[in-house]
Amino acid sequence: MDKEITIYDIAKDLRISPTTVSRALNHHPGVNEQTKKRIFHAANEMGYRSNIFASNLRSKRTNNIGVIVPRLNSPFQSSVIAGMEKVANEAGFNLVISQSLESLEKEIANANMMFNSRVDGLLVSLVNDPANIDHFKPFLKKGIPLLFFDRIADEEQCTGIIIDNVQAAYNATQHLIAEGCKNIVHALGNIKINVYANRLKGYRYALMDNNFPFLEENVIYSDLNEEAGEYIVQKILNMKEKPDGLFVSNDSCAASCIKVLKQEGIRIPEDIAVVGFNNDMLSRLIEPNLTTVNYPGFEMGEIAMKSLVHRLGGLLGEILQSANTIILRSELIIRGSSLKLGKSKEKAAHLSPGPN
Amino acid sequence: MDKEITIYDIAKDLRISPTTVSRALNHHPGVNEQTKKRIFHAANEMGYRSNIFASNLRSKRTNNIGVIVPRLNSPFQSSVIAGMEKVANEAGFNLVISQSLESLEKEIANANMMFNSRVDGLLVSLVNDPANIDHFKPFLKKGIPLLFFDRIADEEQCTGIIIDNVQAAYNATQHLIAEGCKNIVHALGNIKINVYANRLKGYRYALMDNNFPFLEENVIYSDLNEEAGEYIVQKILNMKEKPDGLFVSNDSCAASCIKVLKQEGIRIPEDIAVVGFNNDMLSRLIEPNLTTVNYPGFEMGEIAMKSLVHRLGGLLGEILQSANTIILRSELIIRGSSLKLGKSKEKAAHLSPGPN
DNA sequence: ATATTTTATGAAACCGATTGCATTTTTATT
DNA sequence: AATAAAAATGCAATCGGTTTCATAAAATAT
Repeated sequence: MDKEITIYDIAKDLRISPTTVSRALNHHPGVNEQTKKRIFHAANEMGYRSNIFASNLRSKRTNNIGVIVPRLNSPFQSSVIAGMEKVANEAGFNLVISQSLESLEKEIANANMMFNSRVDGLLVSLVNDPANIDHFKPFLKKGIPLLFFDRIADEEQCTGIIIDNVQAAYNATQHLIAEGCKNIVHALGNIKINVYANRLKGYRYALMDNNFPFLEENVIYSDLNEEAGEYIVQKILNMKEKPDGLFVSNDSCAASCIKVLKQEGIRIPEDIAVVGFNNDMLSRLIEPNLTTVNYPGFEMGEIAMKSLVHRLGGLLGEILQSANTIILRSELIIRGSSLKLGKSKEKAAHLSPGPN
Repeated sequence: MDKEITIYDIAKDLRISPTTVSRALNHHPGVNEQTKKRIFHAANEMGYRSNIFASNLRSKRTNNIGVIVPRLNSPFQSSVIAGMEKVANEAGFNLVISQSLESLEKEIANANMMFNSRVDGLLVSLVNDPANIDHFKPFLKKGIPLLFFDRIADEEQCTGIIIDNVQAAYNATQHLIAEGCKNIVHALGNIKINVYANRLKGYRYALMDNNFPFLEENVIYSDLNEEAGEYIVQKILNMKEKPDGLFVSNDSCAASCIKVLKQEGIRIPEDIAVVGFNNDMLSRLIEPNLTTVNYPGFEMGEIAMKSLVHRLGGLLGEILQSANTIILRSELIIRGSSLKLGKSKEKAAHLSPGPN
């Protein structure tokens, strides 16, 4: 039971060559059906398992796909990964996952680790500096497929999978305006990240289109975590001109803001209407229910992985042409937190078109 | 730029043997410091990267650690994974992750995949049948370290990492009783899973110790997801004897219950006091804030991985003896949702002792 | 019956790092 | 200076599939 069985053992047993055994096990055409059956039978009998090390060494493939995300324990990102895992698993790939913890240094270390462990492809959501992606250059040089999702780089050579953040933020802001908000604050994260930069753009465009002034002091930067709620609300309370609308670029932070605002005796949405981003479970459970942008993480993970697997020549039901940018549909989900006017039925406004 | 550099190329270049090159690159003692420097310099210069395939083949190690969880997109489980990743990364291991999606069939497929891809160790949170773990036997036979966490198997040979679910549930129930609840309902998941079985035990013991009857009809089974809230509340509403306490084995479901209960005009905690489990972010944001058991997922991930890495002989600061079961500290965090009596200051009651 | 094509199998090199054992070089000891 | 001990390096086998090229066997064509 101890010694590993090799194709040589099988070969010796059946008095044939290891070559034939190897071919049979890999379903090469041109191996006699009879022989093949005998080989499979013997392999089973003897408890053979392929040695992927040897196989990898020769074939130069790992069947491993790398994923680097900023944080594994975030509702959005873990959904993306769940979607990726599902597709990868079905296609026979393993997922090697690491997190950069919002540190460029770690992202670099992880990228190197992935490169050295020779993943067949890599999926990345960047930390915070889309300009600084030299550490991914080795992949491009070697022709290893590299895909970005959510937080992408503006790199010609690789596909990026995103939603239309400008449009989504535009609609969110537009909605607040339609609800009668005159002075809207936007809370967002690191502006270097495309996601936040584009949402700021959308917010700005919506203001412009409604002849509202864009005020630098109405833009609050933070890392949008649970604790940031305190900070954001504090900033709001210190404003001369009290805002009546708040667009937060992340649900958990929006929820946290709502909590603190309510503690301060501010009514939602009467005094301040709030819109979040992501459509986390949370948004459906807090009170009032949070108006938010539905950002389909699981689906994004699926699409990203499908696209990668396809490029790796894996078998896949549907065919995806390799686009430079894939834009997923997103939509504004209107709930209580923003309904200043008649609390009409909750409704959903569809935004950007499907993948193009 | 195309051809891969091997240690042979370096050796030829420096007119030494591949053996020395290999040893130098692996920091073997007994290679002259000078030589080592020259080798590293040349390796850098020539753009060498180690071929892990060859290395794996010879050393029979992958430096990959497998993780199988029921769901990647769950707040608790993604926290555990985040903790694992942190430790694994520091110790130089890669994480190969897959999800069983609560299906035994998938768990088996994943286990086989992990076995065939020759992970050096495996961390598992079981699907739903701790008795049916034959698919992990190959690991035991080969002596590949196998650890269970959260949802463990009662398998002598492998370490399990858990919290004291009986005690935690006991304290939660005891707390409800102390707050004056006379009729407490417990909502839980699949009873085959140790986690839920033990919490039910704790609930039951607490009732017994207070001379309360244990009523089978007060135990509600579901899969504890967001939608289950509706189902559970419906069951509660249909009860002849209306309960005044509810202990849900999971925060998101507890939050969902609270939402539906409030929609039905039932006041929390006045009419029904609610306690959850996990201490997800959610529990701090819903209203009223949810009393819950702090289940330190991230820490559990760290400990589990440390224990595994230690067993694999990896370098590690602290030394962990290999216990059969590691029990983590957990605690009841009391918040508004259960304070029927004077809404005294929020307080925390410590439970089980630290790891033993 | 012979030539030709097709099908099936095998021999041996190869992928690139690792390692037990042997050898050479250097340093320390008497 | 001779000998012993320690340090540094090298040889060659090994890990176990994969693949190229050659060869044998069977099937088809002439």
